[in-house]
Amino acid sequence: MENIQKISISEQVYTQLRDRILKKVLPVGAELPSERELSETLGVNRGAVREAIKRLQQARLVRVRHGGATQVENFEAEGGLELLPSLMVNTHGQVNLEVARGIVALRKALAPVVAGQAALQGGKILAEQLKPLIAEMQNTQELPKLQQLAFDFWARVVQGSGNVVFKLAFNSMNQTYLAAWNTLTLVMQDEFRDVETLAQLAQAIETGEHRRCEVLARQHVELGSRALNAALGQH
Amino acid sequence: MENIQKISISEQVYTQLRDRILKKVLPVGAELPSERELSETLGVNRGAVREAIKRLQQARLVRVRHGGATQVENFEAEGGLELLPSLMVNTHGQVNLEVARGIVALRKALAPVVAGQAALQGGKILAEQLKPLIAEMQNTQELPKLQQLAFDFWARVVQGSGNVVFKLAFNSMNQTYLAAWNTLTLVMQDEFRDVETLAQLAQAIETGEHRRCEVLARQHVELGSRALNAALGQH
DNA sequence: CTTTTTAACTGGTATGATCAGTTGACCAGT
DNA sequence: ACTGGTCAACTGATCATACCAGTTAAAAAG
Repeated sequence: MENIQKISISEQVYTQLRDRILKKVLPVGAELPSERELSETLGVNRGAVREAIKRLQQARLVRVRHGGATQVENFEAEGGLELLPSLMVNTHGQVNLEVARGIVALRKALAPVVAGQAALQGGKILAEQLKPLIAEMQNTQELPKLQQLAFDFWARVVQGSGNVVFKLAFNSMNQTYLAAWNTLTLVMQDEFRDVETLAQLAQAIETGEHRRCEVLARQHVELGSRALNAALGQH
Repeated sequence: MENIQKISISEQVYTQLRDRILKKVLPVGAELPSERELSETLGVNRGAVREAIKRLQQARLVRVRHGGATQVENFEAEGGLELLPSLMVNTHGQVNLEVARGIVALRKALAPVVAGQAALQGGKILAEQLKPLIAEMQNTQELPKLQQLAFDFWARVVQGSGNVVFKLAFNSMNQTYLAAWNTLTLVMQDEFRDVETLAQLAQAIETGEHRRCEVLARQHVELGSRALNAALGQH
């Protein structure tokens, strides 16, 4: 059973234009061909082109002006975190090292704060949700399963922090993670196997020791950061 | 001179649907009316409705299935940071306290790391760009101008950190800031007037003392955090 | 009662026309 | 030589109307 799924026309147009912009084939300031021209060149309906361009516009990759030409924007100066997934891997499925390192740094910065907030906001209720996950981790040696459980663990912690901003930032990062999920299984195994620290973290969340949570989270995430940076070859 | 600008139909449709979802008038799992029905109800062309829905889809606010009904997604579990601006202020222009606090926390977590990275990556070249800004700050007492300069300062620091992820995260946060820019002028004045710390920060960036940068950044941003939290009434 | 068929939905794509801003060439008047 | 207006040829925005392609649930068949 192959999970075949048709990719809509406008989706294809969007992807193609987006990648051309991100790869700077279409440099900042460049003018896109007119909608009529694009639709003719690509052999698709103009509506499809418009829908694709609407999405580019929403992602701040282009600037559309009624009557004038559509221009490529400087996404590094305008774009938001939602661009990460498409920046993370190129069309050949290769990981962008710069972006990967960036994510690691972001993760490292946020994990302690999120854990600390979770201790203050989530408390025992959150800890109760974490315990079964910890128990399951302690009973498995399978790396992919550990990875999934660790993911679930953090998803709940972020949820428990009660901070919408953290949730959204977490989602943005996850979208990016997913693109390289399988690659990370091996690379970050040091972190995934460090169930002990997560167990202590869950404990600290239960007792509301937010300082300790910060320390533990930092310590735990540091494992993955080091492994990833080593794999990426730097620092 | 008023900057009049026409809001396009599809934009209006998008805004209206988006706000209804964010305000949970359309709860998670609810089905949107069909495109044909929406276009008739709103008295607009179906193409405009489709363009609006494409954007909702891109923002992960709805899930579209060919042949089936379009459903409202759980944006807190799926949406990215790009949703912040629309969450920050409601239709009446009132600031959402929960989101505001969240941003403050995110800012507090990231500023030190960004500053540290900037010291390592940006070095003297970055410091040279910061000096004129500092000089200008020291020569003005006008709060709005100080706010703008502080903004520019951080924009350059983030740029100088050389981390795309930080840049994008910064952009996402800024989009949100802009929505409440004028409100923040007074509230965060303690931070804006603290030119001294920024001057020291620029100095530390020049000499590459990344640890010191982290401390200074934390210290500086803390002023705004405290002020904002005081204004929002908590902790 | 279960399975199959079918009709009435849903979104996706296509044509082709018209409205509405932008741009630059051209031309008068200064 | 410059200013300002006119106009034609772009651009995107919106519209109406088909038809294609999946989904769904009710009707028909077994």
